[in-house]
Amino acid sequence: MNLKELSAKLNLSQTTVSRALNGYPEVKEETRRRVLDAAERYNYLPNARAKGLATGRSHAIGHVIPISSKHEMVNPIFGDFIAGAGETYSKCGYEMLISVVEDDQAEEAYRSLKRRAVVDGVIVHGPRKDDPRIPLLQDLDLPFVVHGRASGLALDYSWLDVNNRRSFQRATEFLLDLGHRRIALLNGLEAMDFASRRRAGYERALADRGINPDPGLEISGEMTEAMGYRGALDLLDRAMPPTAFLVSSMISALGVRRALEDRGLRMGADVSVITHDDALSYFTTGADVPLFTSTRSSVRDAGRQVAQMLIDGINTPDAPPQQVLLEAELMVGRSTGPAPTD
Amino acid sequence: MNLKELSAKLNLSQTTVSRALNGYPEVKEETRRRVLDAAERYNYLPNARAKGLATGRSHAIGHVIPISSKHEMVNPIFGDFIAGAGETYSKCGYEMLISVVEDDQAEEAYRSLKRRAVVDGVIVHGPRKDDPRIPLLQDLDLPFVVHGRASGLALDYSWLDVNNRRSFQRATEFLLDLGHRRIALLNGLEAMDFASRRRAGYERALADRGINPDPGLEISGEMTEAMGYRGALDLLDRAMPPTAFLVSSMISALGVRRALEDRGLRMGADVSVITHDDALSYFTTGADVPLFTSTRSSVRDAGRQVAQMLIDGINTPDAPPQQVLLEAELMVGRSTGPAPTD
DNA sequence: CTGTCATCTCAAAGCGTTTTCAAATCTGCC
DNA sequence: GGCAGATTTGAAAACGCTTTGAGATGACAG
Repeated sequence: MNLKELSAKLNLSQTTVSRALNGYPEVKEETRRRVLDAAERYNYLPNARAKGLATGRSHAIGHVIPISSKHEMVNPIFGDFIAGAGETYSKCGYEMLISVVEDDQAEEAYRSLKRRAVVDGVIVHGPRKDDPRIPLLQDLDLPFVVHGRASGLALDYSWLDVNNRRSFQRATEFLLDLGHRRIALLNGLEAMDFASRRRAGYERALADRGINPDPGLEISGEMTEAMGYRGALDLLDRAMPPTAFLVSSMISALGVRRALEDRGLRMGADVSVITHDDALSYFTTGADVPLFTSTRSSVRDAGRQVAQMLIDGINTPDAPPQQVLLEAELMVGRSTGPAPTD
Repeated sequence: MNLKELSAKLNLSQTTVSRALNGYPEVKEETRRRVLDAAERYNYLPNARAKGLATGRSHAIGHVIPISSKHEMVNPIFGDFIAGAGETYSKCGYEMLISVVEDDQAEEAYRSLKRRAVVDGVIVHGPRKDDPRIPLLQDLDLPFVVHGRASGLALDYSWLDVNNRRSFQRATEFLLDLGHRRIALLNGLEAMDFASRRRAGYERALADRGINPDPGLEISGEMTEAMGYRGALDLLDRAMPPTAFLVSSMISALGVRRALEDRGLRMGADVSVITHDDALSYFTTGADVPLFTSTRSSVRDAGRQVAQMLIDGINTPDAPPQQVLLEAELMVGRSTGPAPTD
């Protein structure tokens, strides 16, 4: 059933039917009812391709993600973010389009999405320092919102980020207050913007207490379980092992916990651990005291908000870019305690 | 730059240019070269909407997922599956479209995708017993492939599944051979088809050894970390606790491990654990002996294959449905050992 | 030189919408 | 009854592509 057939059944022109369906004011209320009823009865929905061609809008948002997990995209966080964004999309009548591309093809993918007019806008994941995608997208004139930020760019664009610097600074201060002095940092890849911000917060907190950050205590890499495990083992086996770990992801923190276990150390007593917790839906441990002390910020909620920002931006093209900075909350769990006195 | 402008620049008709670009034979080789060069130079790519309207194909595949994680969709597995499917899509020039919908709106979502002609086919996730989506999709005449199977349906459709029954049967036998007699099963929601198949395999192995399955040792629920933790604690605190756990997901297995730790039990010595491992990319622990003994099957690879099956099916509409049954491999890790003699 | 065939090219008709511009119909008022 | 103005409707032109059916052109044989 298409518009032509529907209008034939109604003895109306396609124009009138289209208007009635799209809520234009110049159609008699009775006619509109008749049209709406018929559409319902005959199960009519407008062909999205034709509509898109006519309106110049695709009502779709693109997410370009590199195929490898090198840049931490295809990871547990991604699923939750997508779920949040997807909620907003379906609420607003948008489709979500995901493009999985070779690592070096991301920019080409944006170009292609724009030129083929496949999407009305895109969301940028995992920004790096001076991320080239941002000037590219501005250049392409393709609306976008960044999940995170790219320091080093003097451009005005829309983003939503967690205050990573502040949250890791607070977490570090919390550990310092507990008496810890040798605090290790297991961070994401240094190229990732959030990682460098977290490190800045960590080092700032140490500096404020007159402690010189020890580069030997800072590890950065892809945030897998294995990275947490290996990194922690490595540090624990040194002459002066850290008494606390600040870990950038829950997954890696699980690796750290495994390492502690291997070495017969009790988490929260012998060694303290704070992790960043993205509040992943399948990892929440219910109502009791959480396993890990963590800096907490829902990535699903971030997805919802970022999507909404983008849709708003698409609907009001002349509005200035929006920036949102979320504060992570420090949740005290069972993985932290006073530094052991030795 | 659109086709009209491009053909104007070339002094050719749109017809010829279109044919040249799409590799039709009836255009002179020299002309084709000229067209291809110009397309390259002017950065021309055909408008996807217009192309779709003209050809009746959207070159997009839909994935409908319920908003909640109740049906275990928005979970770590999903990300990896999507990554695999996405690889195939971009290789074959398809877009991946993800629709996040309210739990009870999935069927309406399929209807809408079909009627609006948004996608050329869909992939069905997390089939349940007698899953109503399958007859619906057949009815809608929308090509689809199921990741998993739905027992109870006497329909012929395309699916790809892991041999869940066999893999859990083997895992159970492995535990039995190690001398375990009280083996707990921490399974996914009973409504999920894979969960009932796994249970069947487990009970079959027990029955083959003359052991009556104890319903008290079987727990099913959403496969979160908390579920593993709570379930294990509950079982461990009984009068006759199990000496081994068979767990349906890595995430829940991590919960089980936490419970063992809480009770001062050593995994692999006091209590054995086997889990199903979807070989998630960010969970691989490298080259050494894996932490968990597991039944292993790459969900990413499944994504790749399912996507390919669907695309093949779309391209040859008259071909019969395809079925693929993958065998999971039993990887012996450090979480299993002989049953303690008491 | 003509006719035949193969090769190459094109104008125009779709595909299913929206939207512009014009026309028809109604309303109230003199 | 006629007319201005408001209200409703409709025919047709876009949107950017593919594809049909037919027309040029050139080569070659008779």
